[in-house]
Amino acid sequence: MGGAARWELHLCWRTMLKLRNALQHRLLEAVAQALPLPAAVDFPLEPATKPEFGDFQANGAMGLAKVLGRPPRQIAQVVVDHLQVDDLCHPPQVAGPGFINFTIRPEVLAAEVEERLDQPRLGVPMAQPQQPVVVDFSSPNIAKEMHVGHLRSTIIGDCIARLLSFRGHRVLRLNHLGDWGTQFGMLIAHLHHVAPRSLSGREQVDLGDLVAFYRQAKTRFDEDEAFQEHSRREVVKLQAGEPESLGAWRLLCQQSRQAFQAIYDRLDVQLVERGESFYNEALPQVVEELEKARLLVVDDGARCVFLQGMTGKDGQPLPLIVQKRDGGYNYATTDLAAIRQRLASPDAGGEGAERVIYVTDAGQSNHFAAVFQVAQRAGWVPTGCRLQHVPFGLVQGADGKKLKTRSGATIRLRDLLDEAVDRARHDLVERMAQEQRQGEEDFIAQVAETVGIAAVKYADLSQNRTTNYQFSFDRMLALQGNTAPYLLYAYVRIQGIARQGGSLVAAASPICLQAPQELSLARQLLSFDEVILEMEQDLLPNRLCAYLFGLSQTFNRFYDQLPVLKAPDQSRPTRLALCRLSAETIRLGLGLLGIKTIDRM
RNA sequence: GCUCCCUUAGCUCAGCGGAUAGAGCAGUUGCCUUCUAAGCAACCGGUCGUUGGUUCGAAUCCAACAGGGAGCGCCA
Repeated sequence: MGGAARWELHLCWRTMLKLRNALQHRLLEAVAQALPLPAAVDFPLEPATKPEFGDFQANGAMGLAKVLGRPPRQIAQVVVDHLQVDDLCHPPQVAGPGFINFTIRPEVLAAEVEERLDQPRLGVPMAQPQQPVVVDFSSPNIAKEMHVGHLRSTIIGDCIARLLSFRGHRVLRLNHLGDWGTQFGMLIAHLHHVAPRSLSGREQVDLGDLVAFYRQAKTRFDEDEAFQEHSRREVVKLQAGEPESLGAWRLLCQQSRQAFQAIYDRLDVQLVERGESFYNEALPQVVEELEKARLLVVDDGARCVFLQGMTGKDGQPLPLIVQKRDGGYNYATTDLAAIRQRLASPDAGGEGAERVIYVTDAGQSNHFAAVFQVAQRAGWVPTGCRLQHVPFGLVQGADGKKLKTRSGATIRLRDLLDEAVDRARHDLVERMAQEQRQGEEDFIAQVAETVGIAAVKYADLSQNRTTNYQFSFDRMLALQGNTAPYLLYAYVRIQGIARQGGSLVAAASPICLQAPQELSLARQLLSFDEVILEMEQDLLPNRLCAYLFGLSQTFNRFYDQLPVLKAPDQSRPTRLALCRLSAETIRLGLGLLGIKTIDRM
């Protein structure tokens, strides 16, 4: 068997739906029998591109036409003649230029649905092998406000971490906080002026709006030369580890930490704090090791590694600077130290990760390519380990330009979330008044919070992460159409049926799929496992969003057009089962996106 | 100047080498006496930036060009 074909087959075994697997094997057997081919040839089976083509399609005949010197439809027909799939599907059809279409028998679909009803993983296998993975995401800067730009890293990173955990990997979620650097000199100097007693630790202070504090310090720094000098002295003192400076630094970090944590709690995002300062002591060693590996070059006073295959303006190789002319280290050094620590074995004080994922904006791809290359050349990346930058597009304003912190027009994450919840609340209250429903304040608050946060998360995750993102308040907070509330609503409808009918668990009665709405819902439900594995392959959460939206659409149609509780006796158990599996699938899928479900809304 | 990304319906975007390119929003029109209408059904809407190439088959892969964005030695 050829290498490509074997790889394809291996992939199928690992990742494809059980039925697809079975069919793929029968198909390959039939091909081997039907066609005079020297070696086994790839003849892949893929999900049908449209419902009218059935469940699966095989397109291999067209590619073989030239090799065999026969018309593709004839080839397809010979393969079909050798196929034995009666137990799984209707007789395969040759269509168009030479497609073979497969339609699974309703009884087979029904049996699959029944089986999945009792599986907490809904058919998704555990990964093999399971790996220790670090996901590095969120990473805001101390003394700065989290804004919409941080949302993408936080939400996408959290989603990827949830997915990999669900697949069985051991995931360490690290928050690479910007908690070190020259800006602290300025902040500490400013603290001296504003709250001198806090420095000695004799007084607890609340700095209130840290962002305003940062801005004041910055303004003063830009205007006042004496203050600049003071700031520089503070940097030196901090780096020398003077207790007073360290105390001030801790105070600033603590204040920021509280503000960040409030957001993470609200977003239900778990992170282990591991700021840049964590790597301070390892920095000299990074440079030393690079020296030993003979990678280090001193250029214009700076110590750097010249990169292979990356050139600058003058066509000369670009350097990655790891120690500045003044002896200070920079973020590249920190990133290298982090890579070493994460990939090192636990015995050596490392994390023992085999895969490290960085969720940052696409603008940093050059930087990561450089850092990864240097780590590789320094021999810090053991065989089988993988460093991966998972980039996302920029958040742009309506003008198509990057939303920048300093432009002043940035939207604070806190405000965005507040606004989202306010809108959800307003919408809910209005709706309840219209429908003359009574609701407790607790209910309203809880629904508004869940719906608002869900809308924000879904708006971000449903977009392909690699493309730039035109930020729009109204679009992000919309409650109609392809939005989180739409998916939540489908779920709520099912819970309504459960409440009304007592339970979704029907008396033991065979599932029998008849109505087209039942069949298409069953088909959609059964493809969940494939979608999850697809999403893992590319780390694209929008694939899962698209699936869940499609599933919800199919469910809403089913709900709209067929009665469940008032269905005829022979249909009710089937419809209840479909409702149950729909609810489970939506709940699990939304859970992987980091979105909570509610029972009423 | 160099490198990377993007260009698909009026708007915002999906689209994994396969058949007649899909959603949502906006617009037009129907549907609540029935499990929640945050819904359903229907209509309208396309030179997939341009030109070549590879392929049985290209929105998808390759090249060039045009337009937009980002990055490019001591910030992160």
